[in-house]
Amino acid sequence: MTSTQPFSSAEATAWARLVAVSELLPTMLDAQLLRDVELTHFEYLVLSVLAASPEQTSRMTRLASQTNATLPRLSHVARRLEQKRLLERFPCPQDKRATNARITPDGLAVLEQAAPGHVATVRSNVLDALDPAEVEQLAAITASILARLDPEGRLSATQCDAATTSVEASARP
Amino acid sequence: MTSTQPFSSAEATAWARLVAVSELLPTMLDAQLLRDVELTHFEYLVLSVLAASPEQTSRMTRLASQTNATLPRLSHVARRLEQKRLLERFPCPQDKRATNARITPDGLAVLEQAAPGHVATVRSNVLDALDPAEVEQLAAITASILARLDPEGRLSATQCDAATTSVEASARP
DNA sequence: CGATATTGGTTGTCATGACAACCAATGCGC
DNA sequence: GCGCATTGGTTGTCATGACAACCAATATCG
Repeated sequence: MTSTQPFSSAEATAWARLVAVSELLPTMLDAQLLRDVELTHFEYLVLSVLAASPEQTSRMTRLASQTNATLPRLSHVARRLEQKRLLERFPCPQDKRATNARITPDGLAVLEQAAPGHVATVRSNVLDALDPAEVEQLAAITASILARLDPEGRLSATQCDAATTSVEASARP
Repeated sequence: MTSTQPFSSAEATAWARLVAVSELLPTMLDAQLLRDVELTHFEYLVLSVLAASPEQTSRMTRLASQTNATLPRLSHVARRLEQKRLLERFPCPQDKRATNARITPDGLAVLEQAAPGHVATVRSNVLDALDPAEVEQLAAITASILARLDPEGRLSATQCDAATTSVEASARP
């Protein structure tokens, strides 16, 4: 009987606010990135993951998994990024079915260009609102939630490194 | 110089995980609600807010603000919900420009029907992963973030009550 | 009052994502 | 090695959201 019981007051508050945050976060990220470098947050994420991959290269399937995208979605986005010369695709020598995606120097340059504004936006809208203890708590809480939402850790591990590394890498040329 | 500085390790972890959560949460919510009652999470939210409004009625503009929607978006969604007889629109007597939206008995019934599965999903995917202290921390952290992302409190206040009230109301007929 | 600006909503057009169908290459059973 | 299932990707079609243009009603100001 407890599992479908209405939420307690504290639970309802936390849940409603978490939903509000996940509603507003993408809007904020897309707005800043579209304004600064004409990239959606998802496109930025794809490039970030690639930048942090060995050889700046990844298979389409793996890339889709790391970015929580379906393969068709990634395929469309890759085509657009390829037209912008930010990314290139080439067949995998080992498995002729597979396609490798690699970020181009232009793509890396755009990431560098985007980094300062992106970091500033994240700071002013999110991180600066929290004290160090809360940052730790947030990391722990989101880790627990991800263990449920993403048991295989497709996003958590790799994407975490990716976002971090790309930002740091682009901030240090 | 600190404001565009790369994130610290703790910050990067917390941020990346938060992004991952907001990427996965909508997917989870949409999947459950579409499966159970053929409603997107946004449509569910609209109905929830209405159910918690006085007279089960709200002006389109106010409803859009409460659900973080643009007016055109809400207009389209309201038309779909109206076709399903879950919602009805009628001109506001006081201001002939304005349109009021009201949830129908059918709409309330769907909310009731959806509640158990929705609550169970939220519990098993999110709340059950946290101990009571973490729930409190999450509420506090998201409150701080919302103060930045949504300074006017358009979502936080009302939506919070709405989601809670509608679930509790439908769970107690 | 009458012209103009503003507010409240709706309806276009266009970009983007989901889902299904499809093709190519590989693996596997016998 | 040949037939079939599976994997890896791409390309359709369709639903949904953003943005702009538009119309109706109200408020404002001379």
